[in-house]
Amino acid sequence: MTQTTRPYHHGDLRASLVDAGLEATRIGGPSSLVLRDVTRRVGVSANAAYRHFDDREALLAAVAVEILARVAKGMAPAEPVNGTERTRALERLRSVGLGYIDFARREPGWFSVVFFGWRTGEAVATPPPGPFVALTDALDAMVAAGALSEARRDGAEWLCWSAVHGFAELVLRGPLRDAPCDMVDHLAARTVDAIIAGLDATCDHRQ
Amino acid sequence: MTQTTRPYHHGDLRASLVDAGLEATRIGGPSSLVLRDVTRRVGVSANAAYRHFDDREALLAAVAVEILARVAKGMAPAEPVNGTERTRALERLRSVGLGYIDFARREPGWFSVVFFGWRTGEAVATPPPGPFVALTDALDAMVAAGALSEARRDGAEWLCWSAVHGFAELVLRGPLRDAPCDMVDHLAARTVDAIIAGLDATCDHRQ
DNA sequence: CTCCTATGTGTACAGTGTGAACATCGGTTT
DNA sequence: AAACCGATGTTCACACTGTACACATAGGAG
Repeated sequence: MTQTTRPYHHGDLRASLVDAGLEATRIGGPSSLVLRDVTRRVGVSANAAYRHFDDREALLAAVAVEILARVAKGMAPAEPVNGTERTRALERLRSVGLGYIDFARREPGWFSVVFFGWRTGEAVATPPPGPFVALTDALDAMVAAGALSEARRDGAEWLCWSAVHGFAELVLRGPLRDAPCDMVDHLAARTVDAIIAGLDATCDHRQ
Repeated sequence: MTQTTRPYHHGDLRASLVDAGLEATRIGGPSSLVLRDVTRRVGVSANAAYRHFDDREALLAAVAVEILARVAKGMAPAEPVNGTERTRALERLRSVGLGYIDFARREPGWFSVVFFGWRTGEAVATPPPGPFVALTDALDAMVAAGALSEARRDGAEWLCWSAVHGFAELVLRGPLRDAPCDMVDHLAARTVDAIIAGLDATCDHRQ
């Protein structure tokens, strides 16, 4: 339902560009977002994108936002209600971490876009809202369930995030790139379990 | 600190190119290695590099190798001998992890080059030898000291590596990019402590 | 001295992001 | 109704990039 003597003004170009950007980056990641290609897919001239985005980077950022929205939408449910509150909180935190790794493995291109797609410049260093709030909520639930002390709660997001993100990076671009799938599954579970268990580590070092 | 400006006409170009590549990538990372610029610095024509490297990627890989050599050279000593064998092994593992993070923060460009400088996919998935053997050795020492069980030793490299690498990535390109330095210091220590403590986590999950 | 091979040069081409001037349209103002 | 104007899309242009190709040069082997 597109070309009947293409009208000079495309309907809603901005959204179409973001869509094309999603398609383009799905496999190749951020570097696969090339302006001339995206505009060509949409059927518009190369510079048309500049009416809606300052930069190639700006388009990339918009694509990242869209990806985050989809991720957040697709990771709501599947929380089993059996078990004590403590084990439920623990399982919830576990599934957040595994979900992060799963997403990275299932959509490597989009994962990369989300992580360093957002602009380094003036833009806030706000972390991706979707997964991040899921993590903080899960950690709060841990505290509420008595599975994590208040003292150890502070900053725990970063420890968890470091572990799962690093694992994802090792699998996507690092030395675990060609590791067999079951091995990766197993290591992912161990990584998540290890960092969760380590949250309670005594940390007196502090020089 | 090798040469300044010597007869380029017939020096060994390969080494000079790698040197220039080191200089170029030190700040900007892999994307700052641009062939025409590197060759210009050395004082040869743009295509001269193709007599020594197949690709831009090949030169980048050579630069990565050189960086690794330097890193490995600069991280030998500083192992205190006091304390029980167990605490010594623990402290050693700790310092390997903190060293990794320190290197990432001190030389962000080189860090990036090393990690995904070895791009090709056909190339061996051999992990960077320098830091990697330091890690495996430290873990072996943990087992020898009785601070880590044999069962948990297997694959422990990946858990440790995930945590420190992920943390480095969060600090370099992620949401911790603009975090104050002391906060990063503190979180780094906690991350390393947490993953080490978590190595002993019971991991019965395995679906 | 001649010739061969390794190394460096020049030219050229397809692509890239992006700036500036021009074209076209829908809605607002007369 | 016609005239206008700002938002949107096009065209042309430029400075870059990596890299393929044909040529030049030099240093050693015969």
